[in-house]
Amino acid sequence: MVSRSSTRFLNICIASFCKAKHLQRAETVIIDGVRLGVLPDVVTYNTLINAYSRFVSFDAAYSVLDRMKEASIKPDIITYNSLIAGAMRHCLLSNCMDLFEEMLELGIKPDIWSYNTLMHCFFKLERPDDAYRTARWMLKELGASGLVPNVITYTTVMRCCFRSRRFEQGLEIFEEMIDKGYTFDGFAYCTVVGALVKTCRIEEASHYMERMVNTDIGLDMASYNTLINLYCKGGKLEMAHGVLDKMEKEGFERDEYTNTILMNGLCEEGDVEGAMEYMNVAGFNSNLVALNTMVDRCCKADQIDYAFKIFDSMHMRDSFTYSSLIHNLCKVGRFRCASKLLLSCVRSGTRILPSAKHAVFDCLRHSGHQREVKRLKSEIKLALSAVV
DNA sequence: AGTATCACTA
Repeated sequence: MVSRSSTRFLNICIASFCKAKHLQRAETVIIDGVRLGVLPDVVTYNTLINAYSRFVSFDAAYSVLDRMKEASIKPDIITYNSLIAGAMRHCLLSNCMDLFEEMLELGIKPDIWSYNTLMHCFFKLERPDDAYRTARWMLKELGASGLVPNVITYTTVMRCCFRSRRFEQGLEIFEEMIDKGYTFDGFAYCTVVGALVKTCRIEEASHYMERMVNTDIGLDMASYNTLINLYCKGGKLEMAHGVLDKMEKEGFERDEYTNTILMNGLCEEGDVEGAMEYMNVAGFNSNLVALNTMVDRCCKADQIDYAFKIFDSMHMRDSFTYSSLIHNLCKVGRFRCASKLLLSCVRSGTRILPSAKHAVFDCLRHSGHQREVKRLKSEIKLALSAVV
């Protein structure tokens, strides 16, 4: 009894160190605990798995599973749900699937959290149509196991619909969520508005935003950012600033989303320099999305050299970074530069957007370099096999 | 004491 309550205390310590990203301290506490006869349990390890997958790597998280085995502690459903979410965070879809299989083999029955997590993995990592089909299949599967889809399941399926451009169906799900009382917070509304704004359906988006504002759901940070983005994209920068003021009066501080949205708004108005200055002054110039935006906007403002300067300075790059540069290089006919960049993207293990790849091929073909296309394709193939 | 959904880039 004494040791059980000590373990509970240990877990509280571990959880707070993990929350503060002090993983080393958490490990020290475990060692000290063991010395005093306080043994970690499955909760301790689950906490570690989450922290390692969030702040370190999937491998670090997965290695906790080995430590559990050594300590003869059986992983539970939360262990596997956490590992699957961790694999998704690091874009490792096949690991997600393997873990799901492993869980079944161990006789651990997936719960609604497992399905929601797996569905989200597919949403994030697969092509929109595949993600949508998988989500539909999972709905059937979980129903067959007697599980009931919850608000998170609905939100995820709805996102799959929007992403695969099934707008009507997505909106139907939203109305169903209203009926079920699943719109007690801003999640569903922001999902709908975000998807509509992204596809330039500003009018429709405004309608749903209005519906949200007319409920008594308090606006949270994400809702404010959604609203500000709606105004920016609709070309109403003053309105956006009005909301910003209101938000700040209510005690919310603008975050990196807000800043990127505002910066985009400036670009949209044609003030790329102002956007650049805002980024530097507001101090979010290490934000990947903001930098990607600037790379793209500089290119479009005929400042490709400046875009390259930003590109070179970036500590992290993703498919957006490469794809927008490649697209813009193709547009101005710099096909050699574009294909070089395409290769370095593939070699860095970054997934290239198909549209960027095809832009390079088309660009080469149109400038009469048919042979180069063939060569580039085989080099990509080679690079891909080397990465995997 | 430990797990899953919203907002910014193309």
